[in-house]
Amino acid sequence: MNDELHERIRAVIADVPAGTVATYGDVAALSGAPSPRMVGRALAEDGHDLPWHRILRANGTPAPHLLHEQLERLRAEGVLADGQKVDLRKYRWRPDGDEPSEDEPPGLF
DNA sequence: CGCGTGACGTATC
DNA sequence: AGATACGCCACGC
Repeated sequence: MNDELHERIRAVIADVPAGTVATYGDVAALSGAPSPRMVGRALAEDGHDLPWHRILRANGTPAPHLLHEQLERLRAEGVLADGQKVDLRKYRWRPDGDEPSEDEPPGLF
């Protein structure tokens, strides 16, 4: 049943901690969705109970009709957005990856 | 059963 | 910045 897939997608989204964001592609990969678009559809149809505002696009921009709403919610959680884009490399959710041993060394780049 | 369309995408040109 | 190609699923005809 596809319901299981929906449940899995929702589970992954529900597993995203506050102050963190994830992309549709990430959720799709983690949930096993065949395509990131299914994630968006799953949310549009059944994401009313989920922190959908933590799900952004690959470039860090949320959906157009929810852009403002989403940014407001994210801001409330500590995720600041620059006009419309969010720093994915900074707020991107990492599955249990508390490993500050890489990524951005201070002063570099 | 096939086809067209929509849906909160992504990557590439 | 825009347009295009690809992908998967649900719905209506």
